[in-house]
Amino acid sequence: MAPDDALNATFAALADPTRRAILARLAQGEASVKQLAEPFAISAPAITKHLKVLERAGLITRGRDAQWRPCRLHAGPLRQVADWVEEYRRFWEQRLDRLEDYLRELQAQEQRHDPQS
Amino acid sequence: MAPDDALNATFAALADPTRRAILARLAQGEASVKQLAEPFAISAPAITKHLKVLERAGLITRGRDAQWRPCRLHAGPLRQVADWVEEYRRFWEQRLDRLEDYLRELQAQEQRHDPQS
DNA sequence: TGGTTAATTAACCAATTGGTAAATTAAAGG
DNA sequence: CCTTTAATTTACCAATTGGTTAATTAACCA
Repeated sequence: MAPDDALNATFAALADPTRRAILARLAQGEASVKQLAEPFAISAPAITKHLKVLERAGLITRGRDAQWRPCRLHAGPLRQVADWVEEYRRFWEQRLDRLEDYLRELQAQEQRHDPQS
Repeated sequence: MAPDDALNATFAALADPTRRAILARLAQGEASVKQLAEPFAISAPAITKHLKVLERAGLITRGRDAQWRPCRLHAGPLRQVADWVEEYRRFWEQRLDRLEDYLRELQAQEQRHDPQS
């Protein structure tokens, strides 16, 4: 998979709250499809579809144990997401810096207008 | 916007390579719709739609300058993405640790089988 | 005023998505 | 062997997505 396609698939997989919840559950450890479905008000086939999306994005791997098909978290693709988003960190931090500057300036002005407070 | 919905919208917006390229371009500075469209082989209305997706996700803001509607990057929502993905860092780092362990083990075995190399 | 440029809106289309219910596969276990 | 349990496949549906072309809005400019 081209690195761009991998990011497309990973971001698309993460855009659904059910799938993010599934990943959060798998962070606690391996789970069967039924166990993963339990917290949600949706059918088993719907969960199967979500798992396929996660699997194609490489975010989970699947095993076999009798009639169960346990899922395991595979966080590898999230490293590219972290790398991608890191490129933009300076932009949101810069914004916070400017907010801090603004608040400091505001406070300084209040000091000048109301020296005894 | 509920925090969950914000993450949904942000991840969905980032799942398209055209939109990620637009953000990368805006990281260089403000740009008009025409300037943003220039690198792509798609129509102006298609760009307008992408910009609406980015705007609803809060990833860009838009101004007015005569007949131009300049776009600016607003990286704020990416902070939540960074925070979310950070929760999983230990999983992919653990994986690398295990790979390192495996490689060390492999090298140790080679040492035992072929001591003079 | 009339023409050009920038951008959006409207209407449409094909493909994808997230869901369902019903049928099927596969293994466990009395 | 038959039933139950786990999960998937199939077929379907409505809504969304990413794109198009044509028409419209809005501002500049000669």
